[in-house]
Amino acid sequence: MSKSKDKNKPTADAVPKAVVSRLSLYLRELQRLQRDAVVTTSSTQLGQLLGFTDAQVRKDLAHFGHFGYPGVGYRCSELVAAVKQIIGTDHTWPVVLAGVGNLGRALLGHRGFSHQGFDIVAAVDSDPSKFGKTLDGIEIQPIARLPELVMQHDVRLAIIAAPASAAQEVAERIVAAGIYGILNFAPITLHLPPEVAVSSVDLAIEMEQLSFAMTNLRPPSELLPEEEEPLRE
Amino acid sequence: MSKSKDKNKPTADAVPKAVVSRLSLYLRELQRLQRDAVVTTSSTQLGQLLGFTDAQVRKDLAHFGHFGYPGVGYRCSELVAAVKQIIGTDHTWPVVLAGVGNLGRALLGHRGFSHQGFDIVAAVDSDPSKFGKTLDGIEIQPIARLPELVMQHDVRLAIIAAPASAAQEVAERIVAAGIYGILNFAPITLHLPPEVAVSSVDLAIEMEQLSFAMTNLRPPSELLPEEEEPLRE
DNA sequence: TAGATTGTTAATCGATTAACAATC
DNA sequence: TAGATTGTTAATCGATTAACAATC
Repeated sequence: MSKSKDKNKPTADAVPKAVVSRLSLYLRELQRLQRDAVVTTSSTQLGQLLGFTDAQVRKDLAHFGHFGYPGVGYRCSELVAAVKQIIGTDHTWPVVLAGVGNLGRALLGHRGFSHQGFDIVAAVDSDPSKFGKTLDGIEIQPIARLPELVMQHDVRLAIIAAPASAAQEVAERIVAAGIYGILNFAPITLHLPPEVAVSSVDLAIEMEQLSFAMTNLRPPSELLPEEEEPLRE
Repeated sequence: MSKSKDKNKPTADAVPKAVVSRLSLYLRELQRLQRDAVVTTSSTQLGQLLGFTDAQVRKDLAHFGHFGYPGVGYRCSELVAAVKQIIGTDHTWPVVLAGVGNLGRALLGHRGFSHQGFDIVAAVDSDPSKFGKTLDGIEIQPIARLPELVMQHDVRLAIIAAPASAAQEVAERIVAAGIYGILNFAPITLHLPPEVAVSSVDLAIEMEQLSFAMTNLRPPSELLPEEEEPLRE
């Protein structure tokens, strides 16, 4: 009796990962429209702004419910609220930062992050010389205190900004402390239980996408050095 | 006569974007294997390390040539060299950084980036109080000097670490200076000519993927607050 | 009402996987 | 040789797009 239709549960069983990342883009774009005092938008407009077809926008949203008005479109404020609720940023998530090096400090300083529903409430590092220091109002703690900190602040998400050499171990400690969502900035593949959600940002990989595009696509100005042979034929 | 087979040109016409990003993951993993003194690997091993099927690994590589030995596998060093050449990181790319705030400074300090084939050779900002200051050996220049700097260092890639409010204009100046590849850290959609390659990293969006996973997937421990109704039925 | 735009079903397209002959 | 693993073709699967009745 709870099987066949169950219209009310946005169970998200079968929501493809790509849909979720587009959802974030819709949200970002809708918030921009709101700032520009736009009241109503449409799948066509949203699609044009983001480079998607109108059909895709409607299909994506249809995964989660009926948010539009036929003949009218979508009210920005309503859709923002709906998408935030779907994504789960209708409330703020406390986050712990692991690794307070170059990047970690930048993330700590990055206020305007809490606007988007995330708030760094604690920071840990493995370098004892940093313990007790305060950065942007957050005291740097030994990594061993992770379980306590997680309990204390009801943390559910972590950001790893540790060096590659430490990242796997740090990730395991994070999971051991009861956290199931990790944003990983270290350039390695984390091996963790499947129930842990991991997002990854690798600067080198992003740049490599550009390098590939430069060397393989676009020969409008033929400035590129001449093609080498493949290694073996 | 150049149409049908043309085995030698890895033209990359039809290389899906997803293949290119997996290529970077293969490279990263192969380099790690090399560091661990592994000489030979296989599509099965590579796949297991990264969570792909063996068929996918082989198919991805087959887009670009024949790099393996039937019955043997792939020699790590050879495959590393081949993949670097495909990606275009068999040489170093000079990069200009636009925006020297929190994040920009972290990127400047991020040595070990040049190891991967990218070298920040210049930095610009729009804040005059920063002009002339030197950070990690790079002098911060007015954004107006972009065209000169690009010429001077033969720059082909740019990183935007400017605030959202400035990013579109900065991007346009970068393109006007003759750059066709941009890594954008600002949380906006850049509107640029289609021949410009853009990669984007939006911290909030990455975190939102985790937030979605936390609120919609995985109810192993039923700690999550009870489900709200969708906005309208 | 006429015009616009939704949500959804069916058609198309592309990407992943399975299977296997060829090769070492 | 027997065992392993590639590169590739064919089968499967999933995601995107087109089309349209329903709705405002």
